[in-house]
Amino acid sequence: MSSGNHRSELRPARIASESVRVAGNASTRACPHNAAASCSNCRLNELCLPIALNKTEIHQLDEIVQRNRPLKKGDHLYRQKDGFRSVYAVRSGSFKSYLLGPDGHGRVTGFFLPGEIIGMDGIAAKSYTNSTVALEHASVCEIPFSQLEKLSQQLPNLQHHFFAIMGNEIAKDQQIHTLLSSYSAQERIASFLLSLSSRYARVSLSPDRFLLHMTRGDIGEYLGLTLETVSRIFTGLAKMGVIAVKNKEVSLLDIEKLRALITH
Amino acid sequence: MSSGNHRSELRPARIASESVRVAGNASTRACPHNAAASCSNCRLNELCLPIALNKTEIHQLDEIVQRNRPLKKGDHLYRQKDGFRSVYAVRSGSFKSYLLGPDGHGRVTGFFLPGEIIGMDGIAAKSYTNSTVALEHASVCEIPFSQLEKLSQQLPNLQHHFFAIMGNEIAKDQQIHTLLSSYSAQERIASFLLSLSSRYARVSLSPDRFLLHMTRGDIGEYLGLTLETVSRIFTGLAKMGVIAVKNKEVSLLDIEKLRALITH
DNA sequence: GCAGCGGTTTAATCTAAATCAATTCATGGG
DNA sequence: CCCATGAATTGATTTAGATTAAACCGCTGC
Repeated sequence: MSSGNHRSELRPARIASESVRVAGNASTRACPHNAAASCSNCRLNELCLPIALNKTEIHQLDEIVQRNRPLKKGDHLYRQKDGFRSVYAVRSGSFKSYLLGPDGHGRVTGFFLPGEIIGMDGIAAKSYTNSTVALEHASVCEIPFSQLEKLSQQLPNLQHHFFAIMGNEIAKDQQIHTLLSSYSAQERIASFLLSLSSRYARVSLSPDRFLLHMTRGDIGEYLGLTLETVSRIFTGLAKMGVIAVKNKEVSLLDIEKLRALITH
Repeated sequence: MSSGNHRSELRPARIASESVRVAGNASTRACPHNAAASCSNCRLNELCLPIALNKTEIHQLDEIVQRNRPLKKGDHLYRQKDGFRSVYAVRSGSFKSYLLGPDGHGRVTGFFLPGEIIGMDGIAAKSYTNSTVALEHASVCEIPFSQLEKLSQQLPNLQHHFFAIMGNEIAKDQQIHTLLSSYSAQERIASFLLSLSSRYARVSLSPDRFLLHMTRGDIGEYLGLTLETVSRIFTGLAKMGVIAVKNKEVSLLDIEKLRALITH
């Protein structure tokens, strides 16, 4: 497996860069040293757990959140069968979740961007059902689940919001079920790109120009296609003029046309 | 917020002819529908919501559960875009959830058997993302979600258990993601039959002989196959001697061999 | 600077399952 | 009881995407 090992500091991506914003943010804010050491001044707080919480409540959440765990590309957040203890909020960078089949052939079950919650698959079985690995330099907030439960007992808003987050995950998984059971290869790729686009938009990153930190093979496993097909569809869409691809960087040149490709 | 059409209390599917007496004609068989007036003596209480609750707590849950809502085959529990108000526990019978694509081509997103919870996809958006219809005579317990939330505030066990139920749904959806993205047609059918088998076993029904209340087309939509392929695989498995199929009835003749077909 | 190696692209075949087509079967209403 | 209609089976053909193969980038580490 690609256990990343040390490599030289990965320069922040020029496109859709996290670090730039976070740094800028911190320097312009009152809180001097620990940039966003609290949920209150985290730029993701409008879409992460703190949403719908008031100042006092956010403070209580702050107490249980273990912040800023940095991961290098290839570092695992957890592995399949590890005991479930926490869910994680992505602060920066991106992750993929995957399973290893007995045949060694991996299967990607999800990608995670900043502001998204990882690890809810482990709640029921009390151990994670998949492994999750950083696709680039990344950091997370760890939220010990038992404490989240305790706090949810005290804060109805938090309980409500976490139910909503899980419900959203369920609804999203059903959309993917539909995609996998009835979309063509081109429709799958188009949907995938549009999904990334709106998720980047959600965290105020460019929705029409971003890096694919995962490989073509990862995308293929996620969408039920081979890496060759993914590559072919990319070049096909590029020839149609709806996207441009340069290595890991994608530009969505005509989002409307991209949407129109999904007849479903 | 679905556009302001008056909350159509679940109405019978228009395909179904006018409601012929609600209670009457099921009396030919011993009818499970009104067996238990309380969660305490419901035969499903070990796998439904009451699990992990004590007597007093179950009593409190009883107070909010609206029991014994009977549905005929083809009746809808709710429809896509209906305002979300409740989740439902299946008491008897079975259901399918589905979406209608713009092309009219339906897509089945799930099947539900007794003891299973329906409707969690609506929690986040506050409206259901799919429609759910009874596949046979069936009954459910309706659990108004706002009251479930309130009660979860008072009963940590209930909160914990509902988190677990949702987490389980997420984990199951990921398994299906894997199935759809990497299993062959035969492997999908084998998995599907084994899944039904263990879910029937869970509620003490025969795990090796049961009825498929859904059509071959439903199964196909759910598994990302055409109905012809579903039919062909059924006859193929029958010729191999691992199952026997007679119309809607399936017998699993060799569960081990069936498992072995799933090399993944 | 160069070698080595993932990762990617492109092209030529192959194949599993879709599509098209025709019967047969089952069920429920009149 | 029979007919109509939807569901299921079976077969012939087509096709989207897999597989196989080979060459090509673009890193990164030496």
